[in-house]
Amino acid sequence: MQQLYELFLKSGLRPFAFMSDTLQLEKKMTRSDLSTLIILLFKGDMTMSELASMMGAPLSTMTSIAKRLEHKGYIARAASAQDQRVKLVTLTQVGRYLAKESEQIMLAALGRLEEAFTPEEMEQFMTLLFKAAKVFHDKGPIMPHEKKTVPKKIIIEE
Amino acid sequence: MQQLYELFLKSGLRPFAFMSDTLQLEKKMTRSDLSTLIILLFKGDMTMSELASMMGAPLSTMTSIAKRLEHKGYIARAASAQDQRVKLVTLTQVGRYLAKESEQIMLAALGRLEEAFTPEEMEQFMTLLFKAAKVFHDKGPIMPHEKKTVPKKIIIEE
DNA sequence: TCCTTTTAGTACGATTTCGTAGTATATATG
DNA sequence: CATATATACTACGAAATCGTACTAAAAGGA
Repeated sequence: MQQLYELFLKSGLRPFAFMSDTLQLEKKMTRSDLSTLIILLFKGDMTMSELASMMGAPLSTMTSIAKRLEHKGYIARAASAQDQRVKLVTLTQVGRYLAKESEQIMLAALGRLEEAFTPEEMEQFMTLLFKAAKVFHDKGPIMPHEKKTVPKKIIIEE
Repeated sequence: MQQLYELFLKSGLRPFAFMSDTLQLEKKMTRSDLSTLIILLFKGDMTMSELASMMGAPLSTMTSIAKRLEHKGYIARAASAQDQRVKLVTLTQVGRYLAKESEQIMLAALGRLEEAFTPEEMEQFMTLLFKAAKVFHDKGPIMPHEKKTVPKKIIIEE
């Protein structure tokens, strides 16, 4: 359990570092910029708010990122027809190409998992991971003194 | 598999957001500052380099963070006796108190998992998670075109 | 319709992060 | 033992992030 906590700490702070090493250095982009492109590739066109929420960043930060990317010609922004306030963000050709390049790296990362895990393990892992994600997502912000789990004694583990 | 990729994207960018909501807002700290305190609480005194590595941040960033925290009186830094170049970073009383407060939140987060999972699931999950972490950690930077897994068909292992 | 409120996004200044250059101590090499 | 190289960290300026104030379009309400 200590270990899980440590893993939490260690890998939680600046994830996606592995992508930086490979692609970011060549093309001079921040992780945020890159992530934005990848999200757009994966999810298709999105509004600024949707992007911000997906990135977990404030909208004002998203504005900065989008401005950079637009300036570099990786994305385009156009006001929605239905609602003039919302801006639809779209990948340009160049942007799409870059995103696909980066996607390779992410897929390679997932590929490693598939290589290391048996299919059964993989399935187990994904199931549990989603269950975990759901727990955190659904139950909202975490408060300091949530009631402690009733100690389960009988189990003879590890 | 798509789902895993999406989870990767969504939760990967700014983790620990759940802590911000609770503690950061009260005490006016960045996530980095808070993480640093928690790491020190968990691992004990550390050098600047060790901290930086644990945080996944460049040493220069670590210097900034440490300067802030020192100024606020949460940590103290002293040159090591053996090597005058290395600075040993230590939590002050106040720093330790803050870190412990935050630790409660992390533990509450883990508690949720224990609540949602059966003990068997928990054990499985941890095992797989560490295996996954190990894969990424041990094999170094990920290259775009790693050779695809040979489909493992026959193996019926563990 | 006119006015209020809400929603989507931008502007901007303050703070944080980060790459690079610099400093000082330790270690290696001749 | 002198000097070159490596290591641990800091300084500093440039870039990124973020909170708050602001603008403009949409939605509600009288």
